[in-house]
Amino acid sequence: MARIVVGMSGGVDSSVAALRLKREGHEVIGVFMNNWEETDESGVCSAERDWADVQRVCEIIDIPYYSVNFARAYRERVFAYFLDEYRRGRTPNPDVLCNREIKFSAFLDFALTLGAQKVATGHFAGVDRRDGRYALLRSADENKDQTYFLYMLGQRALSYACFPVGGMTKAQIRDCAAQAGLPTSAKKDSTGVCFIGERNFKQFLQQYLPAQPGDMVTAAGRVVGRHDGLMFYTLGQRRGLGIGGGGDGRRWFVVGKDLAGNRLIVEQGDDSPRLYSGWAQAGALSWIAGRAPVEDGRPFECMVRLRHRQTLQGARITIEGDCAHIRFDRPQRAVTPGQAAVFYLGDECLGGGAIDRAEHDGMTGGAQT
RNA sequence: UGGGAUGUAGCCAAGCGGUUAAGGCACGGGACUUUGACUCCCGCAUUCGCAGGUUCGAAUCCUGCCAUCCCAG
Repeated sequence: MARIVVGMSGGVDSSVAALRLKREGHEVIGVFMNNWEETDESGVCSAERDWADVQRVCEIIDIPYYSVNFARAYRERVFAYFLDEYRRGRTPNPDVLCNREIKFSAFLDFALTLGAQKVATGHFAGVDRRDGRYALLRSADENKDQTYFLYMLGQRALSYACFPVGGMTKAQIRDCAAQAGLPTSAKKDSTGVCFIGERNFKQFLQQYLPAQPGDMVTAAGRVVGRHDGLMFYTLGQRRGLGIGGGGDGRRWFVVGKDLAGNRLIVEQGDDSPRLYSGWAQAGALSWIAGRAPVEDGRPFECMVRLRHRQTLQGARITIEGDCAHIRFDRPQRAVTPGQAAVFYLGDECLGGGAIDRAEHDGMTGGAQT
């Protein structure tokens, strides 16, 4: 029996999380976060729909509910960083920060003021106590695991965290919701940047950053087209380049950015060597345990993931201060500065860092730290 | 304005008298997905530079015109 505040998004996962806790006999309080006050291109404010769903679900489960607004914190602690990274030509992952700064910081603190002993979310992940510390574990539904987005959490956050649906499969969650008659049982999974939602990314970014068109060139320097602004592209990207025909007729991919020259580097063929990296360096390391798993300079083998849902990749890591040097067992495609490299050992997520550079990353002119 | 070559969708590019005008890239839509991407699926020329002609039938043959490229001047 504990007082538990559940972060409810209006989706099935968090609905079922709340339902399960209630059934276990806890004193459950549902809280909806509205952290982005803006309508999308079609003029729809999906947050209103989601809040309505949260209310309906809570009525059915019979728990009290509240709505809180962390829009300012989100802007200052997540979105500012997001724009900053794009200005540097990098490709940030705002959701990782959102979890640390909003859901497991601002929101957690708010829950504590409500007298909560625990804070729950609908994340696909697990928490366990191991060797006197809290461990972040991969979810039972291997295909939905969201630990990639949670690697920045620390011991304090995990000591309060609880993921009621982390041991379930997506199908089980929907079944559970349907049987309980929850209106969110068949609701489509949400995608896009957390709290901001799915939208035309280019148009969205354009509202905040000035675009500066320039040349699109091959690694050899041949001009093959024009780009609308370097921030609109990311390494490994194919669509939106607008260049077709010519050359050997294969697809074109972004393989680098020349920040100083405002040129986008592109190459043809998905097997271009410039698209693959044998190693990468990650900085701003964050460990779930609060400290690195091994001492500096001593290499260790573990698994790594460079993007959400990627199959775990074998790697050898060497840590030196706040920098991890990662050597992949197999070359990795489109290793992108700004994105997260997250480390795993067995079923445990150890932590991770932000990729600063990688072999063949093609980033020049100020993108590197 | 002498000679040669070429003109097929936004870009490459098959097709060389018989019919639904290959394929790839780009683009559009969808699936997948709590980042950005990748990937996958579907769609995408009633029409072959233009105008005539030959033929039962032409993008495919003939004539003229237009355009572009190359070599000569």
